[in-house]
Amino acid sequence: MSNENNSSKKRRNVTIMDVAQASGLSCATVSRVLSGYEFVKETTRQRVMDAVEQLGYVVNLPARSLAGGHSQIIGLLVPNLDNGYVGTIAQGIDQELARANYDSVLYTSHRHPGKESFYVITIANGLTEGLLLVAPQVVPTYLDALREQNFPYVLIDQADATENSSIVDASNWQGAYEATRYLIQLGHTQIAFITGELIVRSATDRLAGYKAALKDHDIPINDDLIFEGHFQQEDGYEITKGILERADIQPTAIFASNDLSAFGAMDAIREHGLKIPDDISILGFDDVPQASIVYPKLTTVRQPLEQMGKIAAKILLEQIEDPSRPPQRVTLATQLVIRDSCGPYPPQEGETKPLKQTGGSLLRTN
Amino acid sequence: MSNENNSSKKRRNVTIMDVAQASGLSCATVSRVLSGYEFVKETTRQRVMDAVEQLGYVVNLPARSLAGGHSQIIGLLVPNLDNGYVGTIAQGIDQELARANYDSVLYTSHRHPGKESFYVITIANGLTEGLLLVAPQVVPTYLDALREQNFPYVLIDQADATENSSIVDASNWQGAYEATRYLIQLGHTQIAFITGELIVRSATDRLAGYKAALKDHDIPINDDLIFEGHFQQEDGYEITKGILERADIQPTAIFASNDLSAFGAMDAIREHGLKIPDDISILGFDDVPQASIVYPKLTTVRQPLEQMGKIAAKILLEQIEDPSRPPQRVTLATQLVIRDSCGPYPPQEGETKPLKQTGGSLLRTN
DNA sequence: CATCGAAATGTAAGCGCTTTCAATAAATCA
DNA sequence: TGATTTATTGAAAGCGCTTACATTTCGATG
Repeated sequence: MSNENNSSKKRRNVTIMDVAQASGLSCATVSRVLSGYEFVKETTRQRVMDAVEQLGYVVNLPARSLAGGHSQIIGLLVPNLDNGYVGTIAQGIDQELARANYDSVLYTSHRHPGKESFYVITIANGLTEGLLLVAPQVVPTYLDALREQNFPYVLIDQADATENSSIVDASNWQGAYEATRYLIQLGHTQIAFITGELIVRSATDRLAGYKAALKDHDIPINDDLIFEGHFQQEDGYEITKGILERADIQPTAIFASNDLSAFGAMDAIREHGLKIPDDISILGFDDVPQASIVYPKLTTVRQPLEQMGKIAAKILLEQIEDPSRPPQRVTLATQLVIRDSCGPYPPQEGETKPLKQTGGSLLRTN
Repeated sequence: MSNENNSSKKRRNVTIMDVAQASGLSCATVSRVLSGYEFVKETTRQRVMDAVEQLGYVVNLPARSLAGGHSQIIGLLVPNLDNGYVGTIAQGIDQELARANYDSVLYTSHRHPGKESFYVITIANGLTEGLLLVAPQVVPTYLDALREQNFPYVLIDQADATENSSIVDASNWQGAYEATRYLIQLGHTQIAFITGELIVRSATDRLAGYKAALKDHDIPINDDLIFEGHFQQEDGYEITKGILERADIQPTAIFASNDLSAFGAMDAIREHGLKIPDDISILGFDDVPQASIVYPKLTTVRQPLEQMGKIAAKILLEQIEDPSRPPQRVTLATQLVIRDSCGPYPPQEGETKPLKQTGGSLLRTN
């Protein structure tokens, strides 16, 4: 009685051996049953399952993983969780994984500045069978290591300079182009642009799309209207505040490289006593959940984030199943989502609602 | 050349043995160096580290874990990621863990309805040394199992019926009480209340706080003004829509049990052509990041989510270090954050800004 | 009925690491 | 200087699982 289950030491778990013993079989057979091996007699399977049930056996993942089995777990490395962006992607990933009975384990990378590489390798070297990298912010120096180890991984929303990875992203250039064109068609010519971090591919693509649209419509590109931000709300706020205080430029619309900075811009504008979209139009990028919560609802370019997550997961799963598959790249179309934050210029009397568009990949939603 | 590193098969990782060989030491010594054992000669340590460096050795977590070592990893089980709520808590957790050089691995539970128990046990049986449960939505039937295994865990924002767990939560009752009092002091007497899921402790506490405040101010509790929701934006929208369409009740303020449903309510109100706070006041609970993004900025009760995460992590770490510690419960104070969504009743002419409050734990912010 | 291949199960060798326990080297003391 | 600690290392036994290989069972074939 005193040496059974008392002290706080050494909790002994039920192992495969215990199940084997209880069912009068070998541990190998138990293992086979547990991992769904084909050739096991039905009665045997039943015996094992009964014992499992009765003993309350639970698999020990590290052991399984060590022994070379399938952990059915993939790693998901994200920069942070404080905006809807990552959450939405994760949602899609989760859905797809669930279908394959896989689980995901999420790591945040922002903790190890400069050590991402080490971190990633550790993950790859561990429990997981594959890796999904949502890494808009870092230039991955560790991809080589992963490739060398032949470890399956998929990049989400990040181009790999070596063109050697599976990648899922969105048509950033096109999205920015169409959004800019929309503003132009509304009559705007003085369109300020708030960039993201320009080391990030998606950021430069968006900037390029913006410039291309201006050019195609014979609107000169004015570098004074382009401001470098970091995809943060704070940036959007500060930059916009700066814009409004300057006398030399008078943009009638601001196109922010992501929703977060668009929110910041909205704050600054309201604080300055101006009305959106009557006095100035705002356009974002991403279509995070908040975009339809803010007031006025934000007109923005939708990245199919959930869809991106799903597809990335799917590709990874395929890659795990057959590691010899060549890398795939999927670029999903973005879509202009017209809500209430953009108006015509010059403003129409009594009409503050945005014009309905035709053609292009537009979408009118709430 | 042809049998070195060619095929896609069997990636052999660098192991502790390789390092041992390279440095001319035993694997035991290498292990000691790697896990920071005290009594190792400095020169030896250096030899090992050099070899590690040179070979690019990376620890194999499953192996370490299997062998009984410290994985330095705790599990974080959350219902989902699609609202700022969880993200903010995770942020705090992460900060605290970083200090102790621990990592967190995040699992989402929504995938396994009815199997949470199994899921949790698997986690506990695996890689992690402890578990943080953000579980406002589920009544955990698995706590017994965890306790029995003597596995360290901390509940966040969830009361445990058995009073036997470490718990970190916020003073929901008090927060709701003070918020309601604030509305009353603004002159409101017809205050609608949108609840959360009433199986959840925090939801019932908030409801109770609301009722208590009414009672203390001699305002009759009208069950027709209390609506059962599920902490979702959709609920807030539908319920509020219903409220506005009814003729028999005319609340001048709506107190939603969380920010998300408050956002829904705001949508419905705007859709109905009313203005906030002039025509009706809205009050939320949580203070998620979006609360200060929406327009008008939401007056709400702040749960110190990040702080909660930090403290929970801290307690868990202590518990891991010394499993014999008794369970701790920490309840953090909530705080009324006055922004722009509540106005006086009857509305003052020319004054739509909220009154500045004195006394109580109020806070004026942006 | 002997024979053979597939099916079903068992045996045992690790996976990479930690951790006793034992052995050796270095340091201290009488 | 020899005895006694104490610091430092090594040898080897697992942790719980998978899996190649060996063995046994069994229905079917000729």
